[in-house]
Amino acid sequence: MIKHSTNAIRPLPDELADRIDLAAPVFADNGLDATRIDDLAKATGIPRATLYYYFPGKEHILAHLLSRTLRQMTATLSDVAAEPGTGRERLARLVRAHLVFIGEHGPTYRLLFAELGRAASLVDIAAGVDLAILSPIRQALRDGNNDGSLRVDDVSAASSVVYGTVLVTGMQHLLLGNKGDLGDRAEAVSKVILHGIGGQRGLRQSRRTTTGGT
Amino acid sequence: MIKHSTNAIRPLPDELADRIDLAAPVFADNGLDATRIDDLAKATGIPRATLYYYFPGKEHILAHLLSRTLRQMTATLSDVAAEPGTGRERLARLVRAHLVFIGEHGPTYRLLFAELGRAASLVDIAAGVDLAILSPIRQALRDGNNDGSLRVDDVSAASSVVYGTVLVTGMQHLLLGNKGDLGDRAEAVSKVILHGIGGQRGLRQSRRTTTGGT
DNA sequence: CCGTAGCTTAGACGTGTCGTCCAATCGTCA
DNA sequence: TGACGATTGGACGACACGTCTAAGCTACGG
Repeated sequence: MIKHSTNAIRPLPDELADRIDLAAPVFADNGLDATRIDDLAKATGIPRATLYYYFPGKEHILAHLLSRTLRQMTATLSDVAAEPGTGRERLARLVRAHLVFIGEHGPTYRLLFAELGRAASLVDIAAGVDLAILSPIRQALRDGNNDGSLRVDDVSAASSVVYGTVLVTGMQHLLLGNKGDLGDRAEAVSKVILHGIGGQRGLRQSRRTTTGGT
Repeated sequence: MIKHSTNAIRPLPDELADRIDLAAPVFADNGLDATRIDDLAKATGIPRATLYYYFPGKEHILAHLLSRTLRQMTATLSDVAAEPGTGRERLARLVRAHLVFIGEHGPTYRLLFAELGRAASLVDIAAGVDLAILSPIRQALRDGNNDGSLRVDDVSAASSVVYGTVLVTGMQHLLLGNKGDLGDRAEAVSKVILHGIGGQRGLRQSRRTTTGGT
């Protein structure tokens, strides 16, 4: 229970810190469990014994990589959130920046969620996700509510909507072969989030109640 | 490539089909890889050799369980989607039913997404997720657009919003200890989805541009 | 009533990977 | 030069997987 938030068991020399990044694509290709320590050694050029000298196990290596990515994301998003503008504008920028980030860090991002909650060493990362993603969203929502550019009754519900939308949009982009521009996608979903999809409430012409579809 | 969609290598006798369900909590507690075949044998009362007689490996057992859950979800949601009403009403019901389902099948549902895309035998399940979840949503959106109860310009974007919202809301419920009623949650997020969060567009009093947060 | 065929199961086995350990080497600094 | 830590190859034991064999059981047809 004395564990540091670090994943390395010792301070990692700079030269190794660079090399270890080469492990990312290996994890991304195979997932945590299908990745062999020897594969990591081969990919990074760091001998197996040295890897064990610095990390307790492969999942800690993954944790090291993921927390790096997460830190980048935190920085990127909080920068974007800090730019001036109405809450509405900043929210839109957040959505876009987040999607762009997913596009750029696709494999790692997918890994982040695929392995989250699995490896014990990733628990602190889960907390980081909330901090990196949800907290700037909530802030933008609150600010937008204050400056009148947004109307948010339930911040918690609204942030779920925003985050869920981005997550699913990003995942679809990753899984269904990157067709289409994520920037355009950001426009489209932002529009939906802002305007909603409600039409005339009572109007029911009941012209179509069919449920077909394959 | 002759594979059936079934995961069992032979038709599973009824008595075993019942017992095998006892494996679900074991998977749910430990995840796919941390689950030992011997644990499954102990939990289900089915000897290891018999398990291997019917399944090629543990991931196929998991696939069997998950596809069962997925079938239930498909049935539940398509039933809900088939009930009469405007598209808007049916969409709201879908959101609610989906969240309730998550609440009831929490661990299995989480497992569904945690292991999806990892085990090779789960690929057909991934396809099933799309069919079970997104397709009724899209249908409701289209119907709502036709009967005037919804206004959906971009069905694809809107369905991402709806699904993402439900997913994240459900996951938060699962992870952050089930506080609050999922039915209430469904109300809240549905409202956001329908009405959007847009306020007055131009209005910027710039009273708060702060980015605080801890 | 018997024999065959398929189901069931205990246990032994070979394989692969993990994480540990040790001993030899190297570099740096006092 | 001596000491100490970093580095690394290689051997090792442990463990879980999935395979296989052989013995027992059941059921059904002849």
